[in-house]
Amino acid sequence: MPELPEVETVRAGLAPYVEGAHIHKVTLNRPNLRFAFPDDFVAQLEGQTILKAARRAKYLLFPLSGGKTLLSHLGMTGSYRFIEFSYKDPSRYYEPPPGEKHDHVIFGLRHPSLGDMHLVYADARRFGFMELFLREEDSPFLADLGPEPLSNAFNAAQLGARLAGRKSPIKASLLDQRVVAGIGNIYASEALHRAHIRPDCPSGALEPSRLEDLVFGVRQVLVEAVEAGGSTLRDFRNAEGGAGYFQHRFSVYDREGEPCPTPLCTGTIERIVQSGRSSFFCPVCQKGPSQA
DNA sequence: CCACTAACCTGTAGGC
DNA sequence: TGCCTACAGGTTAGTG
Repeated sequence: MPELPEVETVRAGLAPYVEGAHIHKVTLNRPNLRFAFPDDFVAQLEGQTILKAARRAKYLLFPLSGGKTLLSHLGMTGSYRFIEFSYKDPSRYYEPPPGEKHDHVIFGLRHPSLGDMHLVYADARRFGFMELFLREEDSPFLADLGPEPLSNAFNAAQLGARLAGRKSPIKASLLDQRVVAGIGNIYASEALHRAHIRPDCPSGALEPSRLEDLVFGVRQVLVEAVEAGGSTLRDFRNAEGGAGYFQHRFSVYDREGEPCPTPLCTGTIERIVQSGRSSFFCPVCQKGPSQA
């Protein structure tokens, strides 16, 4: 499901409800997601107040009043949704009905002005995970991340230095979170199309002007996707249950056989498999390494 | 360090 | 309807 724009959409949807909310009760309906929940996970959360809803790369970060931060990754199918609830009737504490077998974590929250609510984390494939850390440098998940693509730290010079000598395809490098953080399979293909670079072009073969194009393409597609509330392919929902709509603006992703949308381009979108994942591109307007 | 594969897990779409 | 296969927004562990 979630690349940077989708995670940012979730963050923005959660923020007004969870910032300042007191964590009254936490229920785990299984001992693990992708990884086991940390020891004392529930005990460390109950009684805390959520100070903020933040994001780094594809991670949601919730700094807590006690000094620790809750980190949540949505994997492929993780989602958050709210369920209305009042603690005045404790018997109504939310428990997943038989059909809802993927409601793995229930947060009972009390917001000072919005009242009581339940925040439910569901994740069919359980590729998501959560952890608690005291300082960012203590989290193995945050340790090796590359720059945020919408920050000034992501630029052609930095990217060129990082890719120098690499012969793996540029598509794989964009998916490498150590090179740049937050891009996934959809936006890698979309950014490369905007930059007119073939996904199988060797990473180290891109000269500075083409790196500039790529940085611009990455930034542009991510900004537009965030503004559109992300992309909903099958099941992505924001925290309010709504779908994103950037999928209607894909240029190449999942458009094999369709005409290239680049003005005046006569190409047809192709699909190839790179490191086990689909890439989509136009063989006419996207170019490989330049022949100098 | 780099590059590649398999693995984790469930749901769904498409072919027959 | 059912069975089977392929594939899905991500990341890590293991191999060479």
